[in-house]
Amino acid sequence: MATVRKSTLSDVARRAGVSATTASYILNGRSAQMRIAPATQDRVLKAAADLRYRPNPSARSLRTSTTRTVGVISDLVAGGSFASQMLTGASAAARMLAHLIVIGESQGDPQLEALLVEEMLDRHVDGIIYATLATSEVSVPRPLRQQRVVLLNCVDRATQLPAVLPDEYEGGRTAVAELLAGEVPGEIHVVGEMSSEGGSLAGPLRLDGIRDALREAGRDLAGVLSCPWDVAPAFDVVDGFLRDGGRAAGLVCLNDRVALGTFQALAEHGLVVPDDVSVVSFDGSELAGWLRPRLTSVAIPYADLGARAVEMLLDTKEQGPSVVRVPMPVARGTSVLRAR
Amino acid sequence: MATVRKSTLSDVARRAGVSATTASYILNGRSAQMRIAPATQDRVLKAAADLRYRPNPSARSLRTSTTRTVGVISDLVAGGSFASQMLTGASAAARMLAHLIVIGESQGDPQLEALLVEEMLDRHVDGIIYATLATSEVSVPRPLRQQRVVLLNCVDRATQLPAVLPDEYEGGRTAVAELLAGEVPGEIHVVGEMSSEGGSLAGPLRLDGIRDALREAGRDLAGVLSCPWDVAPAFDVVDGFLRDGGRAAGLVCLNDRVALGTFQALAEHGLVVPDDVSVVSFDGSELAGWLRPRLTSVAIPYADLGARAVEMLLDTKEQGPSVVRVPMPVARGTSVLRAR
DNA sequence: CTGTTAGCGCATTCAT
DNA sequence: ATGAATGCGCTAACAG
Repeated sequence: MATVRKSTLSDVARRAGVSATTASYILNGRSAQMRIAPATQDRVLKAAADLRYRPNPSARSLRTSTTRTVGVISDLVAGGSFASQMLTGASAAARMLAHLIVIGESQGDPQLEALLVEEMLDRHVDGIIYATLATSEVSVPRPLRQQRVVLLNCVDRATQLPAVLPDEYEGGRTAVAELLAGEVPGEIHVVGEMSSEGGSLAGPLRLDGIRDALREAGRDLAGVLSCPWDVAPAFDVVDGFLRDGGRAAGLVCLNDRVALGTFQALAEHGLVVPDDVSVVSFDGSELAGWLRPRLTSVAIPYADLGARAVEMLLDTKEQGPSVVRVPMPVARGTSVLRAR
Repeated sequence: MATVRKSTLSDVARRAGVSATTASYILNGRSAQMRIAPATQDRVLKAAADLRYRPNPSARSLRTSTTRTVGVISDLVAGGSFASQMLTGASAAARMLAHLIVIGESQGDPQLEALLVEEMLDRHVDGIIYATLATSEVSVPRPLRQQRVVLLNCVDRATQLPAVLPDEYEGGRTAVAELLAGEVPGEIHVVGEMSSEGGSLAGPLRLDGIRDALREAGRDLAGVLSCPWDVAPAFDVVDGFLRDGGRAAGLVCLNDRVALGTFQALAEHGLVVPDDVSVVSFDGSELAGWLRPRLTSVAIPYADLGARAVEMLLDTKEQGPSVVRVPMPVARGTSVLRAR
């Protein structure tokens, strides 16, 4: 705990034989517009280096009421690598801009959320990223609306706040492109439901992309095996479909958990991926890489989303309300039958 | 951005007709030891409420050189719900103690790590949690050693810093208990290697627990199918084992990914879990819940680890170097053949 | 019991 | 081109 006494600005100034003012100007890169003598400048810089001078952030904040921190408030309940990846991206971007990230998890509790917002505002964070696990429509807490805010993975129709989201529509098209790059000599179905339960916006957009891309390729969507986006429901619906004599050459699963359930059902019926059925999916989670065969999945670019959000938030060019769509890259596996 | 002008301590004092000092004492709950008149107290409290007074953290920090923030530095590369859960726990605990969490990911890069430490120290965080993804032995960066630090999921032999870790040995025993609570009429093998590759300390401890518990039950460990802790290697080793005529009634997988590979190999050989083979595992990841049948897994209590670490860090009772072992709960599935 | 006074470290306006 | 003076909002000796 015996921290070495930190040297202050005036220590530096004294050592360089100048006033604190001058030192401050120089250390803040304002020497140019202040037209300070190069010699003075060097002396100050040297003194600062010798003393290992580090400005005191609290003092600076008190003066400037800016803290070089950005708050991230998210609803994400534990689990899923969402938080991890998103924070990785945000954290890296923040570092580049000399900021630190402070986090707050609302656990989906509006009251807790309000508290966290309050607390961050008290601490004068320079901006807040409001993130949700599932792409959804939200209503941001009142006090946030007056602040510098960027929504991540969600939109708020009412307030038109800037937001950054995955490009789900293009993602849908990408999934189809992956499928049709292979051999799919039969019907193509989607697995997963569209009902924007939980307010998810992703489903309909992905489906639009899928439909359009299919149509443009002169194919069409044979049907949708509707089920909640999870393993067991997907198993059930695909199992039922096959049991009823259903048959498909290509399956587009709306997320990787659905794909896992689908794999399980296909296996149960002795169907082999990709020889009998080609499968593509969305999420690009670790799971996709674990399956046998490895699953081709259109990934949610969490890290990119986090990074873009921070950049937008800190970008001083006061851009008005704007929605940025981040491309969804493909994590390519071997779950699509190769052409020829 | 039109933030309402925040009221200050002296605003409150003026409104209550007292000096800033008195207001400060009262607002900081020191009215008792200062023996301030109850009437005065009420007036001040009321004034503060009326004005929606919120202390300015920067000013307070400048004065007290304490920031009510704790830094979390971790090596975790994106992915895995480790970060997510750990931060959830840490964040919740921090909230209880009126602190906020600031994060820094070193991505395993020592240089970046040093920068992050530096930056957090500059900002006067009240303490730092140094976390690693894999339970391992580390060497904490020099500047940290003088600080208030708690290691999470790792130990540093050299410095004897306080640490919080999962109780891997008891976890091993728990895994066996789960297995033997069922019917396991044949050999029991472990799947996964012990080599502390990546410096992981978990393997040997789990194995010790497994061995001891087995011995006490009058059984013994038939062998270890050694492989890196991942899906494909596990598939390969179990597949090879079965192909060579190997046979087991119980398998203890050293993590859930190994268990997945094991499931895949068993399925390939027409073996059914749990009828033919009972499987238990470690990690308690989401994956365990997704498998069919659901996997019984001894969970790593990430959230608890995070919470305990924060509590230890902020606990003023200056406890010396100490290592806390957190119990590993069971996420019970149906991968063990039920007795009778 | 309460008020006066004095900084914490820094950025900045205004002189020079 | 540089310095003196001031105050950000708060806490804490030290008076009374």
